[in-house]
Amino acid sequence: MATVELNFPEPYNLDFTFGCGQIFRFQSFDEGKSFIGPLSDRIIQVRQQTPHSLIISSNKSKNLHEKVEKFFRVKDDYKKMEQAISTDPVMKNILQTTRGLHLLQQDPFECIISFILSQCSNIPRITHHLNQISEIYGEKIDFEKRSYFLFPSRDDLLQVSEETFRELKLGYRAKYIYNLIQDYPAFLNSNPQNSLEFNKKLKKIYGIGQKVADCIQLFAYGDLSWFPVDVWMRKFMLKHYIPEQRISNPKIAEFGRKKFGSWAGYAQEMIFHYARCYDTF
DNA sequence: ATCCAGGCATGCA
DNA sequence: TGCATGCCTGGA
Repeated sequence: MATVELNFPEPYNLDFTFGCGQIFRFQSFDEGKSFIGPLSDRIIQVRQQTPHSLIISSNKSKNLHEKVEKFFRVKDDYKKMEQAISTDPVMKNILQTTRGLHLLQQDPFECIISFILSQCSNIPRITHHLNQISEIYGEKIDFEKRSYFLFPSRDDLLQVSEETFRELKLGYRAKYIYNLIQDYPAFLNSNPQNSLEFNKKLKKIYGIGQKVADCIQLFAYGDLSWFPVDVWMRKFMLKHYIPEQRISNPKIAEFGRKKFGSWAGYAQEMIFHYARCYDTF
């Protein structure tokens, strides 16, 4: 059992961070004051200590500080980000409403699978699918009086057939997952050097299109310049920023990337959370 | 009971 | 390059 304290100059909101749809397998305790879930090779618990600090504990102490610093993106200059994307009254209002929402940098393998599963689905169902895969093929960890399951590695899933994935009710996504595990591209194990090239390579993977590629690059590889556009984002952007109602989603994504630049990912996640939970369409 | 999702691949203009 | 259609499953 090990513990790490993380301090932020800006306020941190755990509920927004874990509830905004970027991550699926963390469970909420004490009315959102604490969350427990997997971080690659271990289970962590995160608790809000003060508005500006988190306490993280884990069943595994090795490299814990390093791991959680990366996961919680403590090096992001939040104030600078707020200034950069606070470009108009609409965004100023969103920044205020979602203040304390932070991006996370997730384990790539679980994150890639998560967003392939996300197509034509919803958060409870995605969570259910991921938990099923973890419970069957992942390592069980007893932590804080309960059992949790790590997400299996690629090796753990190498023998699983497409048919077996279908039996888990992944539907047509089963063939995408199966294909990815059988033929796992080496570039996924490295960090993106060229942002656009990396995005192109992601989209070449069977079952990964623009939206899923953008989510993966943003949430798993920490490339904050991406602006994933789904139906929620589309509705919001058409309502507040873009008069042309026939514009394609990739064009809206391009618009967001230009407008918000290197902090587009934060803008996207804040808009997304706001659109789902606060906007009246 | 149909219908259609937080998307993608495919086929056709 | 752009648009229509089918895809698994399951909730409305």
